[in-house]
Amino acid sequence: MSAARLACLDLDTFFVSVERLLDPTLVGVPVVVGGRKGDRGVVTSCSYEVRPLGVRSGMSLVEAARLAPHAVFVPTRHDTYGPYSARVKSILEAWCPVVRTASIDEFYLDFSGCERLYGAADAAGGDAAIEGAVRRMREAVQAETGLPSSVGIGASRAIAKMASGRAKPAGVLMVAAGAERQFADPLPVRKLPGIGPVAEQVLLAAGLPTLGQLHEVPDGASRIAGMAMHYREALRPSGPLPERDRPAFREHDEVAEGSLSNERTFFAALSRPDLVRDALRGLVERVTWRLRRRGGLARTVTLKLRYDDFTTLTRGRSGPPTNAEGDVWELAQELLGVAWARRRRVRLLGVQLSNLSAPAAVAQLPLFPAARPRAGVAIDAVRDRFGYEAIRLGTATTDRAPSPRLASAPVATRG
DNA sequence: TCTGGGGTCCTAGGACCC
DNA sequence: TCTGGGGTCCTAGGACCC
Repeated sequence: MSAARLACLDLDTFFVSVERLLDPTLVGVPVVVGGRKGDRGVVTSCSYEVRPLGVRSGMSLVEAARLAPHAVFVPTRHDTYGPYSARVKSILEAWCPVVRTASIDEFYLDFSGCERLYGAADAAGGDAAIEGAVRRMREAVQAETGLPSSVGIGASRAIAKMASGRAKPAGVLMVAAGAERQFADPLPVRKLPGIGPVAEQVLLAAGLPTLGQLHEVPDGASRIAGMAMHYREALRPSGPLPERDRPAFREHDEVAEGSLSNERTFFAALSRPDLVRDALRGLVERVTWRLRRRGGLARTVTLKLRYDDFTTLTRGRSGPPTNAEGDVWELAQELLGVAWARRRRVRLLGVQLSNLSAPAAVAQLPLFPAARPRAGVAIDAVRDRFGYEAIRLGTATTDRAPSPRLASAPVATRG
């Protein structure tokens, strides 16, 4: 029998917690992170004070302001939170030999083999030893960073994840090996990782609102049978955690896998071709800079286009591996020509780079920085030190909510 | 007074090759 | 002048997660 040795640590209302560290006047008051009142956008994090009112992450700011008019609304500062997350990870690594970043506010830990380290005289005492260690670890994170978190412990990743949700706020919950069904069967199907809004609707329509009811679904090839199998799999002990982290903090790594993308929703949908081109140019500039920073090459460029009516399409093309802005720009322009039905107003533009590889693997091909203009090298260097926004190029116009101070400057400015 | 931005993974059809 | 089967790559779309 496999014991409950996987833990999932989830930082409680992470963005709100960091904003409160930076601005203590936010402590104890209802907070919504995502933007100012009236901005186009969604809630990325909200404090516990506004949850009873129905505010949830993902909902539009307009809706959130209607539900919680008294809350303080603050913009999301994406560049701000990463270092706090990295600090948490380094603390966790002092407690557990295997720590994986799942997202900016979520980590998986494997305590297998740590029972004696944490004082268990024999295997039977292992559960209590691990649970005690996890409680002390959670408190250490809070004491050293000021960030509250919750931890679930189980034999599978899915159980640990669901348990961390049940442990909130600032708690620890262990689901002992063998007690998985007792814990999970009564939960709504939506609580199972992998069941999203679409699958939930399918299950509700079939009269299956809770996970336990999935045990009654006969095997087969149907969609619902697939979900039932997914649940049974989630109840079984997980193997070792995957080797690699999720991309949350891969910015400086030599690792080149997965994909990179940047996209922008415009405050007012664009119809003028020159503005669409300028916006695309800005996205190409940003995403290729990130790629070079990561030290990778991309073979595939995909353009994403969303029209005013929210219909969305993607058009991609593959070529030789590159990280040069000019190459990607050429492809992106071609794709725009293919994809964009002129006269339709563009709500969102995105550029994704995928089929990534490390430069070493294609050493015979043109590499940066030799293949790039010297000015580009200098710009990269400044941005590497001070951040992307440290330099604004003339063509990469911004289109934020009207705000005089955000007007794009043709000259370099410190962000 | 709708619906952000960054990702991962899966599926399905067609091209192409043997 | 009718028509196999398997494998892999490319592309487009969609579900899902935070």
